[in-house]
Amino acid sequence: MERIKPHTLSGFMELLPQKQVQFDKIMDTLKRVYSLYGFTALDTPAIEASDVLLAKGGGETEKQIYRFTKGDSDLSLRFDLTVPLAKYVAMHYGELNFPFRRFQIGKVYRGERAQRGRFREFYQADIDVIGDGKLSIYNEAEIPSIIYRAFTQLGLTRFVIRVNNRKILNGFYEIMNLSDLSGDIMRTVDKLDKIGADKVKSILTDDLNISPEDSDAILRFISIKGTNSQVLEALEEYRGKSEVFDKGLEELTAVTKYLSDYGVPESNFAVDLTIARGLDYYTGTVYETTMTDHPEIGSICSGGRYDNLAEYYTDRQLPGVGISIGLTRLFFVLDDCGLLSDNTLTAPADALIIPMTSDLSAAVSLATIFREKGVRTQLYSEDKKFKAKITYASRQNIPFAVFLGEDEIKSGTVSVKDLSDGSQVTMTGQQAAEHILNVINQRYSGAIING
RNA sequence: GUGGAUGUAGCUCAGUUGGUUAGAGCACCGGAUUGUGGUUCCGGGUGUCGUGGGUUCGAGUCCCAUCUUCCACCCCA
Repeated sequence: MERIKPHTLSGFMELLPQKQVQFDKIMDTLKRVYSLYGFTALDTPAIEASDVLLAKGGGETEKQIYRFTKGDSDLSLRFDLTVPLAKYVAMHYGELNFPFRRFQIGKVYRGERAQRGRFREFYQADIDVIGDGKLSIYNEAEIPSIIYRAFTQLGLTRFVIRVNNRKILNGFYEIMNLSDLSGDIMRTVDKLDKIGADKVKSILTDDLNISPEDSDAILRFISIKGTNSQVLEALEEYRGKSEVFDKGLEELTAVTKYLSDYGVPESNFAVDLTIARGLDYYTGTVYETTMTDHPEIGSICSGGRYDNLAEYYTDRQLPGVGISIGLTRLFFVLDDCGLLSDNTLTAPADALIIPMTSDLSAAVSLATIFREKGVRTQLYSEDKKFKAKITYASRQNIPFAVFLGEDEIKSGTVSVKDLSDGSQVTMTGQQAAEHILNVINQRYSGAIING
């Protein structure tokens, strides 16, 4: 028989069991934190009708979408979770309560060239609040505060949630009479950190035909640096020239203030005027989160405020604010940097019962006792040599091996071996379960990320 | 979509101006050791050299095509 060489497509992440456990732990933590803020889970199909998904039409997303036909149906894989959310909210408007708070963790697909930290299939972990007609500015501070809490809960410390407001940028370009070019300019200045001020200026003047004076003014504007209050202070200079700008400045000031109220320290959030990107539906506050020590990987979490989420599906004005963690990328970076803690919580079980008699009934009963007590238990029922059995536990970091041979059965006990130090004690099955739980609870309670 | 690399054992890779039977480390399997692993010792190569053509007496090595993967750009989580 001719065999096909097994392979996984480029840009699709596939994990070994131990890594998958770590990944799932991160996902569980996010779900827990999102729930803590009163968000409910939502799931939508991975495949949607192309006309629904591409309602907006044009642009990069259309080029990057996986689109195919099945019979007469024109179908597409979702490329984010926000568009499906818009469809969902428009469709179920009458049955939902607003503000509608939902989180969604799911895979999305983008048919682009894969590269370091860029995947074609990846998880996004979204939270959004959708209002009916109106939505308070508080939400724009609460959302990043949730991200702060989630990352902190995971054990991550070296990250910065960078905040800006599109109205400030749009207002500024309006003042400069460059509104037509605002999109191009934003994309260019966004690269400031990466390519430097000189290159940015040459793109502005040469490619976008902006006068050197205006280019300098743009660079001066986006280079405003300092503490959050210093940046806001500096922005006051521009006040009074554009209504849009003034509105943006008020919003950014409010968000900055409320973020502090929500307990996010300044070390983890920063007003940054170069942040502009994200999908084009953002209209106000925008966020982008990077890891302090690994800016080259790009954003691991971004989002913002949109005034009219579902305009392609309904006449109703549905403003919202949301943010999305690029879970696959986050995990990739953490793993790449060795920041995932490697404790034995990643083991598939707390205990491996190793029977040493051919009749397994005593071992099966013991496994049942363990599981009823809450010990994650595996029973090694294969007929292998002793060495193979204990190696099986050792390889998977299962912390305890529990031996059950003729001696133990005769005396109604089990022998519990702690594989981390080789120590071994003999006790009853009930005692063993409690012993294992105690040790595990005190030994392995750390965060999943060291960083 | 654009540009640059890559492909040899499960993994990381070596393989000379083309030369006889394709190698190393790790991993894996068996044994020393049928009730004690992660350290030791002994033994074992598990391979369509990505694929298809071509040049040659002879190709892992040179040429062409093709596929794959990776890196960067565009754009983005």
